[in-house]
Amino acid sequence: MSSRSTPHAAAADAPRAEHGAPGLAHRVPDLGALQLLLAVARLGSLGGAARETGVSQPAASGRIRSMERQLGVTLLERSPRGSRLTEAGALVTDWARRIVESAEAFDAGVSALRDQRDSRLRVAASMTIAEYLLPGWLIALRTSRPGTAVSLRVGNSAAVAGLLADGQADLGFVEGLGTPSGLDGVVIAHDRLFVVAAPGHPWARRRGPLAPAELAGTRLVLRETGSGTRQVLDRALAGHGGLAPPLLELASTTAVKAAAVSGAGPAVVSELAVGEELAARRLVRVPVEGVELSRALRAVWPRGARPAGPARDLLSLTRARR
Amino acid sequence: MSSRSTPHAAAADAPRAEHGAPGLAHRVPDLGALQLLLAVARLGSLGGAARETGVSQPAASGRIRSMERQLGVTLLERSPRGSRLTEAGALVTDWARRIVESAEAFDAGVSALRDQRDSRLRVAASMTIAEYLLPGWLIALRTSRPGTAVSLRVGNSAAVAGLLADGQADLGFVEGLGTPSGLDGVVIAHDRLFVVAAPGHPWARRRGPLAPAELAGTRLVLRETGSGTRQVLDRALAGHGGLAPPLLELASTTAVKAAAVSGAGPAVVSELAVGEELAARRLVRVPVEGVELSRALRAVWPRGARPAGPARDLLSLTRARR
DNA sequence: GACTGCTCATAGGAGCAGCTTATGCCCCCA
DNA sequence: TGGGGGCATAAGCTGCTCCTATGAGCAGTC
Repeated sequence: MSSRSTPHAAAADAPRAEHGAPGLAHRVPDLGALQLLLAVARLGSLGGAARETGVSQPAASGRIRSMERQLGVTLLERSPRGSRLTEAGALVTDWARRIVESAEAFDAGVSALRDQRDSRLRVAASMTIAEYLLPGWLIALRTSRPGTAVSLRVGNSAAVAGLLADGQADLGFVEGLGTPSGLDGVVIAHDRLFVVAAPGHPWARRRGPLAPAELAGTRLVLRETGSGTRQVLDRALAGHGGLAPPLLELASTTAVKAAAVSGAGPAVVSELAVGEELAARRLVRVPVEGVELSRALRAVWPRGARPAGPARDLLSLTRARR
Repeated sequence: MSSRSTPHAAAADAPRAEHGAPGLAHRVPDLGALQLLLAVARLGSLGGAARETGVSQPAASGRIRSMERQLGVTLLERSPRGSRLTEAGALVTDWARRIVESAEAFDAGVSALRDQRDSRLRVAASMTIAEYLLPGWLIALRTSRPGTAVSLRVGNSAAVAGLLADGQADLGFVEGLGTPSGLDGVVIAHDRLFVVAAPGHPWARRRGPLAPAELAGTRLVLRETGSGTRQVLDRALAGHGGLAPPLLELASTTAVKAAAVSGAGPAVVSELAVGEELAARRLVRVPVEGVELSRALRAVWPRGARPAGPARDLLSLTRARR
């Protein structure tokens, strides 16, 4: 059994989860330890990091030490004049930074989800925008305008429009073909749809781009009818023979990606959703020529009610031209 | 003070860390809870997730409940027929997945760093490749060839070549202008260098690409002389007036990015390092025309010793053509 | 040459959090 | 009307991490 002495009828052969390792939490230090490591790396001393983190120096020392034991890697060169990262420690610290950044995005997002009332800025956004873009914006907003409490509601374009109309939201973000009626808005970005395939798929080895008719004629892994992705695809390929019946029709972007990665077939997903997979080469982008697979991401507000105050602050963060 | 009743002279006003929130670890559930949430989302029941995770059903129930209290968000719709994610819960789960994936990359990397001996595949890699690409490859390898123990050493090109020559490594990865002498290798990718600027910088609003002479004549935020980035840049701009003295010369890619984000000035960094920042619009890429800012990433091995077995497995993962 | 300041390490003691088992209630289906 | 799956509550135990207090090494200084 693991490190537990209490008798318990644990499943000795529990099936593997989607996310592999069963004892992941036992092999990855907790957030506090990782943050402490980042602080030590930045400040060059255990004691300094302890002060900044608000714990005692022995606590910091012990915590780093037990992290080294847990990982089986020496992270720090300690000396009477401070502590420096070892080469392996630098690498571990870089990997740790990723975890901490993900956690910050999580926290920023959840804070917005929680503060349903008495917040100075109430945002309504589509799922895609809320999932991939908003946490980053919120972190940026937190640094440029600390103390701005933001609340978040998610929904489709109609729901966002409704919240704005009812005065239950100050600023909305939608993806789609046009600005919902009754609202003003600006395009803040274009969400391109990428055709992606597993590295082993023939399309991953093509030299030239795909013709629209070829894409239309191939059975793909897609979201269900009615999803934003599906709408754009249907519309774009209508003049090229129409979209073939899907190979798989799945309920979430995550499931679509997973199917594509495991080789089920080519998929079409937002560029926002596959950055990581492309970088790690778990998926390969297949270029397509002669057809515009993208939709506008828009910030919207009630007609005439130009964003001011916190809403304007957030809006300006999102409008970095590309 | 926070939730601690023990008397202690904690720093009441500890300065803020690089990574914002002081109590981040208290606001973000631990990995086990996040994994449990992912399992519930996938399986549709608390008990099922408990079984898969290897804990008792009350433990799972209590853990999710306390996570809901901690976050201030209701994640699950519980019913006598199972549990489904609420809308907010789906969003939280997506954000949580990011954290878990980062943790898996961390774990995969650290495992390789730890298993210094008696591993079936000994890899030597440059810092950039080890940091950004290798964890993903290791995760892929773990799924396609479970049980392959990999060890990792990091170093510059010369060090990698030395380890391969000494028989202390089976496969190497280097970035640079050519294959080190005495080694065979293949190009597995091209690492493009991106010119990036904060969204507020004038370069972020340019409509046309930057001319090489303009880039060369501008003082940039860069790594120190001798770094790979710097070499490529020097070489590429040698014919365009030569690189201006740097605005800031920093010791790590992280520091360079941070300076650029905070508006110190434009920077030049590997595309691998700024994916996240570009996606979140914390940085904007500035196109450059007429100059090739890229270097090859190569897999290398001792001349004549073609990779076989685990080395060949890993190599094939990395060679997905682009 | 001892003093002061910084660093990190060790020792002993206390509180919080999570786990376990045992049990109860609710709903659906045969 | 039982059986089974689902979720919740109660009571007890274990272990982790924190705290304070103190020791020891190295530098620069008076």
